[in-house]
Amino acid sequence: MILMGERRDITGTDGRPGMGRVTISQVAAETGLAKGTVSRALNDYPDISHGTKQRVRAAARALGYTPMAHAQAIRTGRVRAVGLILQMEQHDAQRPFLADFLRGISVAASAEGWTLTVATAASQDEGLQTYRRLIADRKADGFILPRTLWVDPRAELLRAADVPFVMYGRTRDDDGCAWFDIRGEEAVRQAVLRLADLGHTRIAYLGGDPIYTFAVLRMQAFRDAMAEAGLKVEGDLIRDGLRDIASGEIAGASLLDGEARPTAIVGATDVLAVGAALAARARGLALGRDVSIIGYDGSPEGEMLDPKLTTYVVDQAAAGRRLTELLIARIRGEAPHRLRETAEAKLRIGGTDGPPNEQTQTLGRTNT
Amino acid sequence: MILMGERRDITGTDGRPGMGRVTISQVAAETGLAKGTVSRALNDYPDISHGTKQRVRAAARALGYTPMAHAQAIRTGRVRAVGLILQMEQHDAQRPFLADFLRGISVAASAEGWTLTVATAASQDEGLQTYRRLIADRKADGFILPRTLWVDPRAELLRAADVPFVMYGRTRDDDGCAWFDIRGEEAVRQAVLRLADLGHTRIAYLGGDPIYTFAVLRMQAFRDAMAEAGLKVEGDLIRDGLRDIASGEIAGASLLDGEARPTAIVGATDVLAVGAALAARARGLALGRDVSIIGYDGSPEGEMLDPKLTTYVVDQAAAGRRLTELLIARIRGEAPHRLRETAEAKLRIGGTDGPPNEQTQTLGRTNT
DNA sequence: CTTGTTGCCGAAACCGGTTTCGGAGATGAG
DNA sequence: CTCATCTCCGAAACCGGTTTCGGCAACAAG
Repeated sequence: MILMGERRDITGTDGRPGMGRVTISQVAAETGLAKGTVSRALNDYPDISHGTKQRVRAAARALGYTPMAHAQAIRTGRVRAVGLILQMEQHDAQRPFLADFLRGISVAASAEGWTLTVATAASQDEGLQTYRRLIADRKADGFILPRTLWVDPRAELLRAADVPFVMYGRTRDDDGCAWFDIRGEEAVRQAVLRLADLGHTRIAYLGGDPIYTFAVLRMQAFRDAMAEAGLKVEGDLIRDGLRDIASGEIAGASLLDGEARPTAIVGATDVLAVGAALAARARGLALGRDVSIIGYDGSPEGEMLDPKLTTYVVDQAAAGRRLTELLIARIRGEAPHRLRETAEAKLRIGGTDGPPNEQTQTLGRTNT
Repeated sequence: MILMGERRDITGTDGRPGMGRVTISQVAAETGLAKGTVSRALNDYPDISHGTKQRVRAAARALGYTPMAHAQAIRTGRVRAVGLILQMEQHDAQRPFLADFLRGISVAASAEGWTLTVATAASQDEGLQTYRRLIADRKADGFILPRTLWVDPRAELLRAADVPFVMYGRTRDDDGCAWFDIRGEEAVRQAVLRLADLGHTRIAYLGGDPIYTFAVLRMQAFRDAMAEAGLKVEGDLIRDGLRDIASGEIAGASLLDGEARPTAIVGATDVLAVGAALAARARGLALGRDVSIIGYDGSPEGEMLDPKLTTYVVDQAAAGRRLTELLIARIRGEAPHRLRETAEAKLRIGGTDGPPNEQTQTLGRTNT
């Protein structure tokens, strides 16, 4: 039985808003129920009989009814969208993973009928400004914070504004923070042990900028792992605060040109490792023989190296997916401290690591 | 003078929706005007006096009033968001540029107070499905279509649904389509002429998958440019339908191992050019001497090559920015055929091109 | 002094939903 | 048979805006 909506002709087929979209009133008319009843039925309120719910659901499906997200948002305050603000200052950083990461978020979001709102910012200040704008516009119900800082102003901001968020990475003060992270420190530890097992004793480390949590954790992990392997860490074999491939190359060069050259180098990230590899190659050193290099990330740059970079790859798509799931749970009211998880990076063996070459010391020096 | 809103206490400070947000009613109360009057004043209706408009604007700013986007959307049908759906099948493709591209879109969007809704899809079908979902949810007022196909079902879909869109790239049937594109065909032409000027006569071409418009245009441009340079195009020096770095490497290998080896190779994209470069290097051929290679895109992979790839770089951020401006204009009612533009790619000289090496033919053959 | 205009604003309807409130009818207990 | 409950739904208010409609002054024209 088809009853006409009270003013079906007005919203009809062409009044700009909606464009012939089927509204909840039409479902109400079709079923002969009141608008509010239909709404409660679709939202599974307990005061609607089972039979009615089924009838409503069937009619809604038959008519092709989809509630307009922003129409509900005005009352519920939820737009069913997760927010992501990318800060682009770290040039090389997340660039290669972005596609995978977005894919993961998108998949998890649409599985729940949510969408993803993305914005970018050139600086940290612009980033914070953008958070405020998106919150004010209510373009997202919560945020995923990529690339966590050890002291992170974004967390402060969102906590103060009482907006749900989940961090990709840990942070110093994680009170009230939900987070997900890859155990990069464990990967660094394994890298060191792996090199030690191969016979290396002089192992250098290229660290990231310590404003980032990952850099802090991995640096500590390197020191701990060296101790665990019974090796002494030489102060001059450690570099810190490196960001892009160029800085990795420079640091690598200074290590390789130094007095007591390392036989192996661990990079906190693939970019740094690749930089060091380029420096090694420029000095005529064979990767995996004269000098061993292990990275972390699993980036395409590492795969372009010849031989391929041995590295610990992180599944960015899975990370994005899980982060989104955690965020949605957070938005639905789950306590933040119950939403904290880590995952591991998996070793991908390339050709840049191997046993130390005894003759390297002299060979290299001659070449310089 | 501060008048209390009629029910300020209810929406007050903590009722979930809004969270103490300042509404238009509060601005109305503050100014002593009617709600509707304030709305018209802020939206610059002609029937509001200049003085009142100023007074309202001042009060709105003072109170920190920001209209809730989705509250307006329910009436206006506009959410002030541009949509972008990324299809991830083309693995290497847009990956490196994504960050720049997003940055461009984001900048242009937020300049107008708009935001960006992003989704991803694994296949074309999933992509179309996602368009339908975003349209149904009205999560975007219009879409940017990256990587245009020669025959593009997305355009059909959006045209049929009467949803505004702008294509990044041209297409066969651009009736009712707005678009922006980089003149890749002009870059290919210049690459050929540049190589011809250097003295090359046997120039090979690595083409992309002809389902994409860019591949069709550049292939034609290659043929035309060869004719313009007075060179004969040998059928067996042309490869087609290539997608990733591996296929470029295979195609490059087959060219270099072939009977009449080319002295120069033009790649439709950087990935293909880099693939060919790897094949050349594997054969002991010196890039820029034994074989010249020119790419197109300006991707980081090309810069990692040693020597760096000579290529035509496209400014993806600028493209994203312009596409967004065009889309917003389109949404605001501008006719699609008035929103069509191209820009040019700029040559970035690396070290992979140079005059042909006369001895290469024999040298290479010996090496094989 | 009327009679149109014109400028400017208030009131109310409306957009598409959600949520509250109350009441009709069925059911069970006394 | 009466009264209290419980089940289930309708009616209406509400969310935060936009847009239509009509009316009151002020002003110009007749």
